Amino acid sequence: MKRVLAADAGQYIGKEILLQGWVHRIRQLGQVSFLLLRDRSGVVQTVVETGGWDIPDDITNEAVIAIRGEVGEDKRAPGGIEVRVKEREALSVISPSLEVSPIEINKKIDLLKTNLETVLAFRPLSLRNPDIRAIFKVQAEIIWAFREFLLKEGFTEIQTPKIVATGTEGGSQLFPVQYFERQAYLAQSPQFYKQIMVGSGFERVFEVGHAYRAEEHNTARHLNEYVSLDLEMGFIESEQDVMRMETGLLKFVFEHLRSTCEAELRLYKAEIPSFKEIPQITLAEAKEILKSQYKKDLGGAKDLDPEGERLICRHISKETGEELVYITAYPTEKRPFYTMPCSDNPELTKSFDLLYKGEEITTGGQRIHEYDRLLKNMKNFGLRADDFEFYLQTFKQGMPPHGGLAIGAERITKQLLNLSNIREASLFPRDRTRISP
RNA sequence: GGGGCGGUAAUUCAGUUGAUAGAAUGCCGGACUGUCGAUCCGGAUGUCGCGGGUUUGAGUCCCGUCCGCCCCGCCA
Repeated sequence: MKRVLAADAGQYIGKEILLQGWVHRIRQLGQVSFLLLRDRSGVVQTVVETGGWDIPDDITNEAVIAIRGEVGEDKRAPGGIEVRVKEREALSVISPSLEVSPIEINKKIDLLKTNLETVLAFRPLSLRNPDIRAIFKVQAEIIWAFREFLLKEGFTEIQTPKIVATGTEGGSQLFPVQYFERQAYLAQSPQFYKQIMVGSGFERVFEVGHAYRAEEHNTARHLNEYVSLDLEMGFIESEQDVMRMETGLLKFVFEHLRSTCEAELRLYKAEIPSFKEIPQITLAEAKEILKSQYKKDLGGAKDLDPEGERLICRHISKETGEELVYITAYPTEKRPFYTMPCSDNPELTKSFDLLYKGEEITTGGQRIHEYDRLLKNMKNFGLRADDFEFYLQTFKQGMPPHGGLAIGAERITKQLLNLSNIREASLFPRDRTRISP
């Protein structure tokens, strides 16, 4: 008999079907017993009445079972559908000598009173909770839509090495790796490789891959290993082309979620932003707003602090109703050496950040494509050209004007679903103290 | 790197001036023919992080130690 998924049971009313899954919850009353069965599609109620099968001792929560029964309609059943049990078979029972799960797998998320620390310590079990798992359904759809949109825009997906000989940007600390007799590092960004691939003739490339930062941060928005949604594109006129691409990309991603993750979004009270254009302000303007509207003087700071990011988003939301805002024209000093300076002001760069509900989810910009200028800038930043010989090859041989960006996958998931900690948006987060599970 | 806080049942927590270790949820048993956070009745479960000290008596006070969490900076 072919297996039917819990969510599809309603299509088989009056017919006998085979269900397979985990025991989600058992409710035994005097003469009627309910067993909620969970599989990858959801939960369906199965029922046994007087004279039928009594639930045996070895059928406990989280046992894996197969149930054969007839699908019936009943207004009293959740969703109006239930399966009247004819036969069941235990595929995997749980020894009574084992401890019960520290995580309540069948609890709704708003009733689950468990610290994040415990949820993560028991990740293999907490991921069984459908509400917790919903986060990763949403994340998977975000990444699917990222791919789909870019493929349609003529991008090619690439995979670049995560074991590298040199750091790319400075600033961020690198994780050292012993690579046989040499010292290597985990890649903090695919930046150089993306640019090389633009120059290689692909023109437009993207990558979904891990990035590693050995910074000793320990916050609700940082991971030491995160999934970076990267893209890089050639033949642009300015960073505005990159921002236009991201605006189109995000529209597509959000619309995709609206149609594929309705239940998951409702669960987390997540509102899909709908926008025509994403407003833009320069960093200088943002600082001016903070000073005049919120009496927050950042002085000579080269970036917004987290509070500043929150306030700017609040301000933009009040003025325009938008939850997203591009911050542009960051100082040269604050950006990596490959960032294109503004033509009218070499102190500023053609780069941007994207803030979403008070937190940065993207950094991007136009890159320097002229060899001489890049070399000069490298020296200004105290970097040795010899260390980047493979990178510079590209620029010696004709490189189109280009730019790109990176979106933090866990960051955008967190912001969309209103999660309070980025670790919730990572299956197995790597942070300052956690390398297991 | 800087600052703050905590460790008591499987989980989330309470524990007063130092005097028999508590609640809720979960778990186990019983009752109930429609549950859906079921309800009702009963039950089991503790190295109070660890080590030392003060005291007739320490979860509580003192010293040491280990572990963890949160906030800030940095960034995606």
